[in-house]
Amino acid sequence: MFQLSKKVEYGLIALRHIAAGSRGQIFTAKEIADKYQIPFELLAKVMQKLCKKGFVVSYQGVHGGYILVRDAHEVKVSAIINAIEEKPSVSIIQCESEKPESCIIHTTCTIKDPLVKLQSSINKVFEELSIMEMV
Amino acid sequence: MFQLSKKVEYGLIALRHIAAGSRGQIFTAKEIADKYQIPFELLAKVMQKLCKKGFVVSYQGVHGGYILVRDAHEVKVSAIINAIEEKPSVSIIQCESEKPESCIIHTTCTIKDPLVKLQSSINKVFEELSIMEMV
DNA sequence: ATAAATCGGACTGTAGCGGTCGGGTTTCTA
DNA sequence: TAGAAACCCGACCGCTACAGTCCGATTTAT
Ligand code: SF4
Ligand code: SF4
Repeated sequence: MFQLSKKVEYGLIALRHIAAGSRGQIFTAKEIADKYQIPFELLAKVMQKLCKKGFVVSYQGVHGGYILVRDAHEVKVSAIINAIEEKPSVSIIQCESEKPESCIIHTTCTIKDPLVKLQSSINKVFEELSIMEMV
Repeated sequence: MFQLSKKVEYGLIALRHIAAGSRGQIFTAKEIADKYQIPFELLAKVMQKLCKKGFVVSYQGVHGGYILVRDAHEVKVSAIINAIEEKPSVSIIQCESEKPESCIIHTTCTIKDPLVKLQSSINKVFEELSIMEMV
C-alpha cells in the first residue's frame, strides 16, 4: 500500500527523460523503453494517456514520437499521477476519492476530518515537485 | 492506490476511541465494532496486532478487553500504520520498502533519488499526527 | 510497398485485500 | 463447576486492481 503504480513510475521516467533532452526534441516510446528496460507495450499505453491529457504531443508515422508540451518546470508530479490514474488517486481515503457513501462506515467515522487535513499536507508535497527538478 | 487499508483505518478508529475514554479504561473489540459498524472479526485481528506491537494491553476472560499503553500524545499515525502492515508500508516506492533488487529496473531508474526525498517529506507528515490530536 | 511508429481495445495471470470461519484459551460469575 | 464472554490464531475465500501481453488498425516517411 502507498506505493506508486508502475504506470506512474514509467510515466515519470519517460517524462523526465524527455525533459532532459533539448527543447522540442522528439523521442519514441521504443527507445525509452529500451533504455530503461521498461516493458514497451505498457509504456506505450502510458504515453498515450499522457498525450490525451496534454503533457506531450504525439507524432505518428516512421519518424514519429513524443515531444514535451509545457515547460518542464510547470509539470508537477501530482498532475502526472492524476493523469495516469483516472480517479483523483493521490487520495488517502476512499470517501474523498470516490463518493462518501462508498465507505460503509462513513456515517460513524471519526477519523475522516483529521485525515483530510493530513491529505492536504501530502498534496502539497506532490505539488511542489516538478519534473524539471528530477533531471 | 495511495489509500489507507481498511485495517489501518479500523485500527485508527479503535485507538482514537480508546484514547478518547478515561485513562486506563478498558474497551472490548465487540463494543467498538458495534459502535462504528466495523466487521468484528477483522477489527479483532487488528487489535491483536496492535497488542503484539505494544500499543495496547489485552486482558482475556469475561471482562477482558484492551487498554492503551502509552501516552496517547506519543502514539503517531506512522507508527500505527507500520504496526498493522508489516512491511515499512508508508513507502512510495518498492525499492525502499523491499529489497532494491525487487524492482527489475532498479539499475536504470532515474527517479529514485527525487522520490526518496519526496518520501521523507511524507514521512514527516505522518509522524507529526498523533492519535491524541484526533479525539 | 514497406517499415516504423502511434493508437486502442481485449485479454490474462497474479497478488493483495476485505472479510469470514472454526477451534482454541483464559477468566469471571452464577 | 459449568457456562458465558472475551481474546487468540491460523486457514480460507471471493473479488478487484494491477502488471503485462497481444492483436489489429492507422499514420507517415522513404
Ligand atoms: S473509514 Fe472514514 S476516512 Fe476511511 S473512507 Fe470510510 S469514512 Fe473515509
Ligand atoms: S522504478 Fe525506480 S523508484 Fe520505482 S521501485 Fe523501481 S527503482 Fe525504485
